[in-house]
Amino acid sequence: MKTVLPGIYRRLHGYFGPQHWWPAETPFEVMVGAILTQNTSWQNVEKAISNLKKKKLLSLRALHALPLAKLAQLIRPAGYYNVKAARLRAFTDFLFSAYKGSLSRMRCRKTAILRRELLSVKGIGEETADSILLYALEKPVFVVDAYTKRVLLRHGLIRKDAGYAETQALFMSGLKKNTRLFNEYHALLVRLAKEFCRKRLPRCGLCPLRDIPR
DNA sequence: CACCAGGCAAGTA
DNA sequence: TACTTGCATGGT
Repeated sequence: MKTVLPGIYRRLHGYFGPQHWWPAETPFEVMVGAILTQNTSWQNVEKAISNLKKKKLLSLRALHALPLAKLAQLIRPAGYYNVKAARLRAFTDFLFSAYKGSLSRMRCRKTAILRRELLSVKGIGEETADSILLYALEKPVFVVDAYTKRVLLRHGLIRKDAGYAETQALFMSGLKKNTRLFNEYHALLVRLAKEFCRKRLPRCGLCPLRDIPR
């Protein structure tokens, strides 16, 4: 089954250029950001990340040692701060119990195993798990989010009730399993969707990708 | 003022 | 299995 996905990618990349995702200094920062950004604007996440950085707490060990109530207050701007503090704690617990706190050890495991392990952590669902796999661990896994579905739905490539796995399979089977490609493609879809909600793109040669519904 | 943002888990039927 | 609800801040 021939897909239009490679063509769409070329047009997006040609028009917008590289997006330089994920915006973070370390893989661990990516993981923290992935949890903090759940149903929350990235702008608010940046404030929370900034609070942690100011106090030099954005490392696995420091974050794990931080009392839960303190953590919750620091990440307040990201919203759902009590829930997310518990989720971050569950995640660092997992990193220590499963990998002795070593991301290098973690990176050695097979992707399918890692994904199952991540999904077993309270507070990590499919999108968060895949964001961690792709953007922190550089595994070739396609991340599906609300933006991805919105764009695909608008262009008739999925149905309204398409599930996560179904949507992801479109990309995973229609493209080479390349980390760099999946990284850029997801970021470009987000860029396209955002561009539409804000400025309203002029005619730009992206005709099938012109008009994203709200 | 209402609505939204790079979800997820727990509860209900 | 398939809904529904709670979680919460800051920007538009």
